[in-house]
Amino acid sequence: MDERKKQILKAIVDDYVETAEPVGSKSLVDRHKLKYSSATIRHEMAELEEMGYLEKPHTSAGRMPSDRGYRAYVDNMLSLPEISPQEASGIRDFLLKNLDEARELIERAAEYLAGKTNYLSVALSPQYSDSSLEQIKIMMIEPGRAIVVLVLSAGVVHDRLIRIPAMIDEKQLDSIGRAVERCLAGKKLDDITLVTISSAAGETGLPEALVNQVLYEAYVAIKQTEKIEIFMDGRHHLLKQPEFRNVDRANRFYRAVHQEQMVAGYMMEMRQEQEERQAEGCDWNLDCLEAVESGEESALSVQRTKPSYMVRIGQEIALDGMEDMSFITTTYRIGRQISGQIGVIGPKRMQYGRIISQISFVNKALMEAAGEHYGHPDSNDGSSGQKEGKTEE
Amino acid sequence: MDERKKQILKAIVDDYVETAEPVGSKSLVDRHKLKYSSATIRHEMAELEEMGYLEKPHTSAGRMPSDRGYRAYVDNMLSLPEISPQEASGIRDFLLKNLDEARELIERAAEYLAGKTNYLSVALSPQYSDSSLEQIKIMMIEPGRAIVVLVLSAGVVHDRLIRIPAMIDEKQLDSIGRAVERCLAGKKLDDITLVTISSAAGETGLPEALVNQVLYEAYVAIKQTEKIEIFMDGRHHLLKQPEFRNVDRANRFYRAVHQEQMVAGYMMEMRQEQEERQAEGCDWNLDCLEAVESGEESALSVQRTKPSYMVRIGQEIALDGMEDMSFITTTYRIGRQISGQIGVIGPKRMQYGRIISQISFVNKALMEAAGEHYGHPDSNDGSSGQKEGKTEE
DNA sequence: TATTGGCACTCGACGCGTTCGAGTGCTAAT
DNA sequence: ATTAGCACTCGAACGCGTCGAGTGCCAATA
Repeated sequence: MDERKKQILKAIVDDYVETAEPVGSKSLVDRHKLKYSSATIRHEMAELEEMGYLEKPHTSAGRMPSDRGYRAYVDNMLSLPEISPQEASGIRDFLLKNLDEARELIERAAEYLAGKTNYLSVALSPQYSDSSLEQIKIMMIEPGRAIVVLVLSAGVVHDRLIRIPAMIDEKQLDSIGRAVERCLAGKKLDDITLVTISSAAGETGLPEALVNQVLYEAYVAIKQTEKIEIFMDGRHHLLKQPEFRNVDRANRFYRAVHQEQMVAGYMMEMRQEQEERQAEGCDWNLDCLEAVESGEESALSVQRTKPSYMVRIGQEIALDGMEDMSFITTTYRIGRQISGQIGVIGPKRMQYGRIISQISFVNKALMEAAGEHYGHPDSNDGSSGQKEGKTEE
Repeated sequence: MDERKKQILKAIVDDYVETAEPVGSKSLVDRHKLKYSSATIRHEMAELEEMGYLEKPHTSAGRMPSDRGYRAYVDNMLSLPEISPQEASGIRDFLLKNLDEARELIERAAEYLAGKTNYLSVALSPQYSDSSLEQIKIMMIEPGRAIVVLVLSAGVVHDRLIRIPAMIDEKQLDSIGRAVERCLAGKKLDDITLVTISSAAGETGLPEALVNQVLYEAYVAIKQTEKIEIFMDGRHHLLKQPEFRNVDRANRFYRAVHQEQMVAGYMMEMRQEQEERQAEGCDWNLDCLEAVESGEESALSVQRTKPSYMVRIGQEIALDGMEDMSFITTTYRIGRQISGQIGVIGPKRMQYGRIISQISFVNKALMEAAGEHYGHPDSNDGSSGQKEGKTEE
């Protein structure tokens, strides 16, 4: 594709994104002060259409980008605007003010993103499978009930109520707890199985029948920790989009979005793929992001992992009802072992540059905020930085 | 209003709810096999309109109910269908299967309700201000961090991470914890203030400066317990409603719904008003509900408080953007001191009878489920029944 | 050879008038 | 008090002509 075609395609995408109307050769020449006549442009547009980058809704209409057109735009002609100071200001406060738990931090990041982009934002709670278990305490609440408190490697705390045999007393419970801790401490959550944990039974000197129920409950508590939650915000923004003037479309889409587990699963797939792609090294994304990074010479230089993003356009999204949307995600990292996904769903006809900048920016702010609020200022590699938080289910 | 007018109004509401089209005299006579001619009906309709129960979109169109018409319908001519067994089946499983926390129980009840009604369901998490604090434990996680575990009267457990001065050791923390418990045990959450709690400081024999931070954090933890969460489900269903064929309306509405705190606040107001009305005894609702109750001779007879409901129609709803909707809520109770709200938002043109039945049914199932899963089978008054659960913020 | 002006053609949007039908209100007869 | 009958109203649906922004193609041009 020669330079002029690129220019034209970019112009068409930009116009179409703005107006939501098929763009014609004449108006294109006018608006962009192109130094060719509309006839030439028409010629080029016909070729671009033949190549699959453009589509016509009907014979005598202007052109609009196809999925492939958007893809080319995003891959090759994207410019990422910097976040203006007034846009950027306030996010720190927004994220950190009266903050209680890690969970809420993510929730707020999603909320902020939705507000700034006017699209639907989606975030996944952190994935802890790579974290290791540092402490586990089981404490009696009253006969028959206890609470399990888990401390993970980065200082994250989770807990969960469990039922235990009523005849177990505080001392016994304590010894079971210590046995479990000896047996599991330092292990990665992923590697903990029912088999691993039941090897603690022998150490207690208590009747197996008693111990086993507690062990099982403790096991469940540990596994609950790995459950991933999904947060969404800004669903209502999309109704303003002209593509949803057609209510049936909106309907289809919102039904799809309502399948939160599907969406979450898909985001994890995207992450997977992004990581694979990065591993292969063929990652043009990095270049783009470099630009953003250098825009603000930030305190985040400690973070080794570069933020990067992934874009899925239209049919590329393997979720029913999302054919007319685009889905942009990125991975946030808190310390070394904790990470999750955050992203935006909007119409295909999206301001890709602006949105990607926003996502990268929020992502960065999120990581900074996590470090700032929960971290130790003197330990910068992240893995020993503290991160407070709990979730439970 | 004479009997015939009532009959006609009811017929009009029923027809309009079904078809969403203004209903005319002729079709009304046909569909309901009325023994008067259309001219007579026309006469009556004109009068009903004059009385404010009906409206015409334009001169030569049929009539549709006004807010006042719906109100009369709901107040005087409502019939509450029984829940059919196949509709009812599965709710127990749905609510209880793999249930972890109280919070999730409410969430599921809302989900179920949304699914069955095809409208938007809303639920508030339980309000604990009336509960009293039974136990409070503060336990060290690591230097500088601890976890506060609160056990409320009905056996509900909440917890929260706090920061403490790093020099406090496990023993000291323990003694602070016990002092706080001595000082607060048995008090209603509502009655606990910073003043009450700081009276514990003297008992510990530790430097005030050290103790005070812990006390403050414990106080915050207690207050967090009273925060009310809101759950919604089924937003997407409403898009199917013909009233939302107009996207701008949908837009306005969804923006309103997005103000979750507003909605939650409004639900609490409604509850307030309902309680006042019940106290006055002038409660026609009870009669209606009696019918539903007797429909299923249920295990819930232990519950002394009768379920009842509250309906707000159109303009009656004091929330911007909800003028075309109706809002039905009811109060669920778990034991004596714990209660919250659950309800449905749908178009004014709503199957009131069916929806109210559904809400009452779900409410009952919710209370049963709470009793069954968390309660002691042998203590039925609820207040001593156990209720497991935690939330944290 | 790449570019351009010119021209015929296409098609949706818009405005306008007509028809159709389901509704109304009013009146006179039962 | 009820009803049949009649004139009237108004939105929905339809057909039709016009307008304009778009197209493709072709012959002329730099």
